[in-house]
Amino acid sequence: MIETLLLKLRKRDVISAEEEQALRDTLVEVEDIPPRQTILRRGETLHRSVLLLSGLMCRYKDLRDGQRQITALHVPGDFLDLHGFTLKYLDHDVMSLPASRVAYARHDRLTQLTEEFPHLTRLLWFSTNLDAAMHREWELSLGCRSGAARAAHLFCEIYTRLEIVRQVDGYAFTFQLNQAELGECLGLTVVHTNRVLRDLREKGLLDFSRGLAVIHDLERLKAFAEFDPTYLYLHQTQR
Amino acid sequence: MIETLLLKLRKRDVISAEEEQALRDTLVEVEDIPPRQTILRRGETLHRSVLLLSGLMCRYKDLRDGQRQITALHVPGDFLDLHGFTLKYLDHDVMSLPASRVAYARHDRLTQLTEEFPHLTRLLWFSTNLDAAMHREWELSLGCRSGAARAAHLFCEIYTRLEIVRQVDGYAFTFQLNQAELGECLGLTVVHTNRVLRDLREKGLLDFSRGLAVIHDLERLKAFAEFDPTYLYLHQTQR
DNA sequence: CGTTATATTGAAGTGCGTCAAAAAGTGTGG
DNA sequence: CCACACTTTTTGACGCACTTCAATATAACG
Repeated sequence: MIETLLLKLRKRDVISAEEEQALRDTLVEVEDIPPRQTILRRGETLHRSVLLLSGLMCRYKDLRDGQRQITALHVPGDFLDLHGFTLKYLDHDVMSLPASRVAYARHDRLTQLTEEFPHLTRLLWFSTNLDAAMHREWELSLGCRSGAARAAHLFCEIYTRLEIVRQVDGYAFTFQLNQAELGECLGLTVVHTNRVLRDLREKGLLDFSRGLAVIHDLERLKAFAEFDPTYLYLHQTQR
Repeated sequence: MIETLLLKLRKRDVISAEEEQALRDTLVEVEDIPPRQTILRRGETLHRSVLLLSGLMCRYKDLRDGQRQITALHVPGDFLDLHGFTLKYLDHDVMSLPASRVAYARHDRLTQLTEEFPHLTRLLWFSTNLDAAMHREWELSLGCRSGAARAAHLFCEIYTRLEIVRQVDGYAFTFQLNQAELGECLGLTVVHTNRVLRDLREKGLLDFSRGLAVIHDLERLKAFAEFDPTYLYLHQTQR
């Protein structure tokens, strides 16, 4: 059940059998979430954190006029709100994109983990720091990259993250959000998102349509996006 | 010496005498940093984390053409790279803006803290999650807010953060970066940053010149920026 | 007092937004 | 299998926030 989480963590550090069992004992309750459903709202008091098992989910913030910024995308194996364990409430909402499946970890149980498993605690802490590193890369994209480069960069990131949890098929992967939602990740309107996707297609880099992405030239896509995966911390280290 | 750190943490939770002493014993070595000096570079292996005692520092990422995005600003009491404790190296550089003073916490000592002080560990974890919350708000700014609203929002944030560590004088505070660097926070060119500052001045909201910010109408500034401090987690809670 | 960094303004260009409409795809019931 | 409604994608025309380039003014500094 938590195999994707283990794949993600073991890509970065060694997890002992006891730690694995502690995680398994923590993530017991499972739930299915219908598409486009906001499951957590900013300000709500939290008593558990949510692990994504399958599907695709996002965190977003919005302004009064309805403009919305998706601040993070989550693939299977990601916690959606592990930061909520120490923050106690969120500063953003959390929403499903396609139908998704999640598992819950109660905060009292996580507190217990921090008392009994310091190394596992550091690894969970690492996982929230990895989220922050992705936020920083998105800040760089939003602040400095062109719309097309921003889109290209996002596809590189998602491809890399999905590969870790074995959710890619060669250079193709399902990525079930529409162009409006993709635009909300990129800080672009739907109209411009559509033009940017046409650009990437015409450049022979990438095809994205109706929830399926196919990368045609990964090296050129990476070069165009200036994608450098340093920020994804893909090497195994003792933490 | 670590008074600003204690002010910042005690704003969010209770710290016991033992925890305070453990922190004091951790942060011993102090160093002065000259202005505009990059003290940490991406990819370098880290063995200690850096606490800002006085001054102003930033983290930044850049693209090949030299375009730079400042992804975070740090005021006294902030760790510049506590996330580096679990990440082991950084995905960004860290630089001083004016001359600043820092203190160091060795990672082996931090590891020891995680073994002996679970609650303090959760509080340090919280502190990195707070950084991530600020990243998210900056993503919202960069993706959705106009240049002027972005600038206004940043001044609200810095004012609020400086107030916690008692570094404001009424509605005035020193904020020692130039317009080029401010632009690098906002994803704007120097030229446009200058125009945006003139706008805010002419609207009677704020005056910023040569490292000194004076807010003329905080309520209207907040309204204009849609500043909602939820993301700064200003309430004391048991973590 | 000269030299350099920083701030300011003007004019012109562009990437992306806005508005509007059409085309294509998807789902449902008959 | 088609009819219909609805969502999503795509295209066109036009406008604007911000950039670029260039020059000048002002402050900071040894």
